[in-house]
Amino acid sequence: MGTAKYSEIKTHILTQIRSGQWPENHRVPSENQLAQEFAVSRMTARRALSELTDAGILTRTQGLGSFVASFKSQSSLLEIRNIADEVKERKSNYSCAAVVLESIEALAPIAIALGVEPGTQVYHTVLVHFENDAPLQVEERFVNPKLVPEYLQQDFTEITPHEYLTQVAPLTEARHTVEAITPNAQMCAWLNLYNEEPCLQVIRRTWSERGIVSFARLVSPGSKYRLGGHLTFGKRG
Amino acid sequence: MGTAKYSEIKTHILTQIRSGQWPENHRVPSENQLAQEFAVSRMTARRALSELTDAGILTRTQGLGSFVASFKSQSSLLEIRNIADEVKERKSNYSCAAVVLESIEALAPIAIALGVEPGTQVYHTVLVHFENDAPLQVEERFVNPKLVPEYLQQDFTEITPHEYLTQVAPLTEARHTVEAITPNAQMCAWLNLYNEEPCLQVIRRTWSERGIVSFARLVSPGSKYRLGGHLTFGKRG
DNA sequence: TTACCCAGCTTGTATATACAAGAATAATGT
DNA sequence: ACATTATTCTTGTATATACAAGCTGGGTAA
Repeated sequence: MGTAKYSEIKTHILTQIRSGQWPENHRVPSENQLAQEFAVSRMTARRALSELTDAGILTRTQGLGSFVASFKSQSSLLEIRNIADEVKERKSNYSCAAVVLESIEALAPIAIALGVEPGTQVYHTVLVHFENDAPLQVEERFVNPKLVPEYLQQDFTEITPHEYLTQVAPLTEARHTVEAITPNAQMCAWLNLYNEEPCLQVIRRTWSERGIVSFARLVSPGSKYRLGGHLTFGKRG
Repeated sequence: MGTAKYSEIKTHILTQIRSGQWPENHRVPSENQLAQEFAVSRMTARRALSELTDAGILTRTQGLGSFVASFKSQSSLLEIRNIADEVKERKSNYSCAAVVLESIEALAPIAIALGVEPGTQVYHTVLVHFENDAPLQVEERFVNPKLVPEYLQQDFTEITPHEYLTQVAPLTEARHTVEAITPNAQMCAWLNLYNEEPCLQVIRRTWSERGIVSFARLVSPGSKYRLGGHLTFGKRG
């Protein structure tokens, strides 16, 4: 925690964003406004905004102003992109089916992963994502109802759970692991797999300001899906 | 390519690093030196150094100076860490065996991946990484001999291929894909797998200033290995 | 009404200056 | 010889100023 002035301005802005007070595309005070508000020079206020922009948290355009960056671009930092976007990018036909929408008692492993008491009610959804009517990924998700009470009421054919969750409870932290698994019978049925084919499984936990939001499990057939990554040295964006 | 002064200083520094002239931990001219050399103010030179530092390319310490960051920290950006380090971090016993060290004629798919003519000689190595004497990962790698002529002479029980390659030909770009596969017989033998177990496969191509350096294939049993990722929102380092 | 220009906001670049703080070396005193 | 101090170089923070460039909205002229 820097006691430097520019650093305090940064944490102030971050606090507003993380608490949800400043949503996506919300306008951030201008350099001059911040300079007045915090009684610093414009260059100092500018530094705070610039560093947040470099970190991908704000977007600024000359002549217009500074705005909170969309979390969509943030999620690309997760290296695990929105599957709906990926499919649409390939110009394929995307569709989605919700096969489970329920509230259940959390068993021990789920309760631990969500940081709640075992036996508490948690939301449980299973979605199947299709590319050209062929199942591409199963998304099983457990959500903490205290943080996102209206989760089950959403229409997930319109908005993906990840999109909805980042809007309602801006994420501050995410952990994910990738592994290769053998799918069980239920999973094979959902994915239309007849012979046991290795699957790629991504497990992701996301935190918001108020706690663990959700615990997700994304399973895709190894023959149909792969994660991609790209890095250029010394360039950003 | 910005024509801005600070941007030109940045590209100048990046050019030195990418060409290999300024290796790891090499000292970068100080703010005042750069200011003189490029006939700009110290603040402008400072901006170039600061932005490169934020991007993880330089490290600076007050009172000491600015230095080229180690590529080890860069490779963490790849989200795929050095397996030797991972094992050692778990306080396990790490060992490595080279089962193939040869120069072969590149077949079409390999030649294309390496950007050379089919039929050219390319280096081919297969290493097996062990954790507590149990095979953890097979690393198959094809290397362009024109860029790294002394590749086969290295002792890969001492230095990993990735470490050696980044030293000899600093990487400017990397692409990798992750997928779940069923290992073939040869792979099962190397990994000591009796029943066909799903494996996690990472394919990575790395570029340097002068072209495609290597094409690597990292295969691990799904039950023993997983990739991990971590993201905090609004913090760096 | 429509098209145009301009004033006023925004961010972007660049400079000169000042002082603080960390790290290494040189000079000094015991 | 050793420990301490002082100097000097480095990066870090902060300010005031200037001009450039992009966007918006309002006013003016056709």
